[in-house]
Amino acid sequence: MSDEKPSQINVKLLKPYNPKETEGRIYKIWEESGYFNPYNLPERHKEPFTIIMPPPNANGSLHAGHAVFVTIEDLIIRYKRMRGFRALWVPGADHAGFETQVVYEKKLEKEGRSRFKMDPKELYQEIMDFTQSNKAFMENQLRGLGASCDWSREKFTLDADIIETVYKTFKKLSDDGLLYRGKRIVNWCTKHQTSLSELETTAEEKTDSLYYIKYGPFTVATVRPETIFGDTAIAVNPEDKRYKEFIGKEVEIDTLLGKIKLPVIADEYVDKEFGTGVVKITPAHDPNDFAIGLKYNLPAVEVIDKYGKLNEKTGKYAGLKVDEARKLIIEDLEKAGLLVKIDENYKHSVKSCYKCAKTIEPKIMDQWFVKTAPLAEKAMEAVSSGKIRFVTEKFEKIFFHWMKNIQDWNISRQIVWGIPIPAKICKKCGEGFVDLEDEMKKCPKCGGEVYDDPDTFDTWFSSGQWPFAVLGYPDSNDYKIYYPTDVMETGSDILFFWVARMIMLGIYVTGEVPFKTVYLHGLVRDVNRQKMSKSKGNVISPIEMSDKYGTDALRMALIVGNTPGSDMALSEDKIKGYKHFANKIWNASRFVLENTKDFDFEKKPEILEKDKQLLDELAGEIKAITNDIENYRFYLAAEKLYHYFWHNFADIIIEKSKACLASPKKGERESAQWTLFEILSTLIKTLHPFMPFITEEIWSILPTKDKNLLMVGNWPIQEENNK
RNA sequence: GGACGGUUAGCUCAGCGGUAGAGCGUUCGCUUCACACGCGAAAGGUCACAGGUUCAAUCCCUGUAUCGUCCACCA
Repeated sequence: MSDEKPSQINVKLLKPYNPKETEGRIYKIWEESGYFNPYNLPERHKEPFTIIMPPPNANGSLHAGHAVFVTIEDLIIRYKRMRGFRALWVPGADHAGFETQVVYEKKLEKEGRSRFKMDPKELYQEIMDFTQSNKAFMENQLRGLGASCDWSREKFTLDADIIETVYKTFKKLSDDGLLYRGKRIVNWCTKHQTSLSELETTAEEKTDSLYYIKYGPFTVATVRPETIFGDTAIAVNPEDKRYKEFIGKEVEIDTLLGKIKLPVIADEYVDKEFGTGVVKITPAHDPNDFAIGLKYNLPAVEVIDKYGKLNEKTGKYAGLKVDEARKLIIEDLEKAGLLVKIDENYKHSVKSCYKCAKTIEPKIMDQWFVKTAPLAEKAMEAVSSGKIRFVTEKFEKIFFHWMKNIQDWNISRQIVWGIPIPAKICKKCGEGFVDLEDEMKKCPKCGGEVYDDPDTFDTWFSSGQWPFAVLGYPDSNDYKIYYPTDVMETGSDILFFWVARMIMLGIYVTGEVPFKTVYLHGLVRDVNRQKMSKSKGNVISPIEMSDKYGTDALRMALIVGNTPGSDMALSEDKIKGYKHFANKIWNASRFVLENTKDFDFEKKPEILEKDKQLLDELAGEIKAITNDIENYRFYLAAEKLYHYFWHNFADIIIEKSKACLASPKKGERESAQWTLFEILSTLIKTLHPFMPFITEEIWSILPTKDKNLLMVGNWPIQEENNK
């Protein structure tokens, strides 16, 4: 042995495993092999298997959440590829309308600039440049995490063909009567100057003062005295004996701006027990009051402008911000003897913008809405019939709960960064019309002059069409072969934002479900279960971690202990632990290779009974692991592999083999050599979807007959296939 | 206000109708010829609480407590 020249194999193995040197080189080999593209896969890969990547926002660096989805999806894709599927994983990048605009606005603020002082076209171009450079950056980070996705099919949410698909859907909704434009009360953010969907607002518990104000013959309780100038009615409960005599009459009221007359209406909506049982109705500034206003045909008088300031209808209060006005009005009411009492500990929930936490100002605006109820019905049907399955059933319940209570979807946003809404608005009658060809000159209704709708689509309206849009619906081969896709894997936090919308729009447009299985992962938290955030300084950067410990170690840390749908805790120590595992794999491989140098792999020796037993055990283990993967229990599969490799193979099997390898009996030695090699190569294969880099590297050194890349190697067993 | 989920070793979490498991951490001992990114050993849990079903419950049922998440128009 000693006088033998060390082969090339051994030179490589003499050095400790170096992920930094290895990973870039291996990824390049994969990419150049062309196997990321299913059309280049060897003959045996027939049945298609598809995952559409949730396109990361092209507005920053990848965070731990991205690393989770890359790891899980890459694991599934690599596993299916090894099983002989024509595996396709389509990458993408999201322009992420509002999200990106918020990020960019912060950047502008730092530079002392403001989007409101910029030409929209210039702003758009700047954000486009910003997004494009981030996109390239982000793509490289995905490569670093080992993503075996087909870059040749990469899509951006602002690609021309995507926009075309989105426009066609918009038109179809309009043709089918599922789209309407109307004055509705919307969630308005006074900072970002845009309306937001229900999902983009968060309800926060606040303690405010509840003011009891003398209001004609009544006393009303309100937290928003500043909206008093927009009141157009007073409401009581029809059963309330106290106020029966007033119902249907007009009452005269002394206000800070003089006497006014308001009708008194009766509606079930009013709770007799709350406050005084009398409600002032402000249709223009409260969603409930707006509904009442529609029901009783009340005028809506706007008194607050889009900046959250009182307008000219409020006399001396005009120009004041809501908070300032409220203070002053209360003072004045007190002076005028109209303030009855103040309940200072009134707890209620207030909607705020999910990005800036500013209180939402409900506001009446003309917006495009999608009627969601008919779409939701079909979506629920698909789930209850089992065409779509959620991994962990609990999400099914959550999904149904939301779907049953779904509200119409406001898809207009007043921001420049997004897909422009292809519609014309009439200057005269205010009506809106879908106009894909951009040829409408006159209002079809009143003949008035029309102008382009200045708004853009809610990002989720376009990304809700992502699965069929990226595959080139309706005519492309890809669409025909790879749609419906197999698995949608994404964060549970966007179940409603994205998954539910994809199901609704996917079924609506294509008539088929967009994916068969939904796998939702939880949030990555720090070791103290705190949300990671830049301000807390507890962010674990996947890029940094992969640099320090290797991508394989990071991936294992992200899989073990990560049960579907629950948040997971990630710590640097955990990642470090799996770097040790990578090292163990490397050293065990070294041991096996060094001890089989003289072995002739062409001749299978007779296997001794004790070794047969080991191989049987291995087969059982692989079967269990395969079963776990098929059932989306990746956390268990990874743990079993870790445990078996380290504590069975390395600690026991290798240790015991040492005596056999030193045995003078040729038969005993050869049986041990063959067995060790068989176990190692099987484990390397099985580990590949979890730890692709180190396994591919070791595979390239192993003297196996199969000289192809491990990424297209055969999975060790063929049964247990549930697809 | 409603819905959903959790409560198992110091920490993160598995598990399952038949007298408790893993990883990390801790303690002790090892320069053992693949590996100190290692090896060997050990300590540590009335499986939240109270009832019920059962020959048998951590596991099933009911209730309580507690934590968390999501949804929700009582001014």
